[in-house]
Amino acid sequence: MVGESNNGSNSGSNNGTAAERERATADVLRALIVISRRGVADARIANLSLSMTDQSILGYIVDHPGCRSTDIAQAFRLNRSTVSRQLAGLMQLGVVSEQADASGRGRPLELTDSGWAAYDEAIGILRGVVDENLDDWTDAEVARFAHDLQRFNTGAAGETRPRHPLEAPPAPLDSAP
Amino acid sequence: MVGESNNGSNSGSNNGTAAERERATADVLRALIVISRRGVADARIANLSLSMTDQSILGYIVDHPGCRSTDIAQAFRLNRSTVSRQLAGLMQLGVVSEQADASGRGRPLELTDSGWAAYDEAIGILRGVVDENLDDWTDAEVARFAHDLQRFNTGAAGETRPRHPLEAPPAPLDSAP
DNA sequence: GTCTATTGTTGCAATAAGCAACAGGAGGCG
DNA sequence: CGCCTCCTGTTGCTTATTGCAACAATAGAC
Repeated sequence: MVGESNNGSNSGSNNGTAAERERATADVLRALIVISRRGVADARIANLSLSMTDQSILGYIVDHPGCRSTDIAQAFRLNRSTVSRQLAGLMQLGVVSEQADASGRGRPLELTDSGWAAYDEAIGILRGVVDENLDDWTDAEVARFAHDLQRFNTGAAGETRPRHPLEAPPAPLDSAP
Repeated sequence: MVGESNNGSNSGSNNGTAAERERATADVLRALIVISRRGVADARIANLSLSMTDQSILGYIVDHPGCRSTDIAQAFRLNRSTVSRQLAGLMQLGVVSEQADASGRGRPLELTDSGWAAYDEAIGILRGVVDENLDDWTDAEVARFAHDLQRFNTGAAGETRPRHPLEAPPAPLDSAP
């Protein structure tokens, strides 16, 4: 059940054996698993008072200001109750607050100043890890890597699956950045 | 506190403004966070009876046959008690077993046949997700992406931090030293 | 103005994870 | 050879995370 998924568009022209692509895709998966697993571990040291889920919620609010609790739950495939509880904790902690101008259905969320501080702190630590791993990369290589990663993340996902964590705008409207 | 970390080695030559690299690195981090967060969500559907930690443990044993409980704990920054309990569950489940020839300090671990089956099943599901996102990539692009990811993962990590999750062989590999 | 669907919250249960204390054995040293 | 120390794994207790189900409150539809 692995993947004859090159049904899509192109499949290159240079060296592309099917087996080659197969192997490369498997390598991509393995690398992504490492990244994911390492992210969980790194999140533990990034901010001692904020769990990984907390940090993810903060990140989601940063990327989607005014989002509601349900949006977060859908994005991370979490139960609404889980998000509700975590949000309650975060609001009590003073890092998240509800926007005053609540017009639509739910309660729009936003980060407080200390929320931004906590977010920046966590990001800073993770930045250190990333910087370390990109140490001997050229600027062009880093740029290309960033481009590939973004392309991968915005790829086909969001169709089959409910929605991504961060980065995908809630409303498909205007014009993707 | 973000990062003037191009202290390292090279910094390319073509277009490399410091700000450019700064932005690209930030993009890399954002993308990696998305991947990590999405990995947690995907792990929930990859194998219903195995938690993300369980799957990680299986993956680690796959990559490090004969590893011991402590190795896993260090790799994932988990408490030994956590790993011990999870391993007990996995052994009772019949997916992990202890190798008979225990010579050294701890008890070497290995996967059983059903352990491999469970691992393959989880990998297969994740493969589907990856395939979907790589759908419109050329073979060459996939290969390049895989290469970059592996380079990133094997980068500088493993020096500052205790050890990685998967992929890093316990003995420092071939060429490096 | 009522009715339905969405949104958020709480009770209960299961799992995951950490800390501390402890048992058992490997290796080192006299 | 015998003792001592450190490593490895396990268990008791506690806390945190997550899900399911039931419930309250409200926005939007009719």
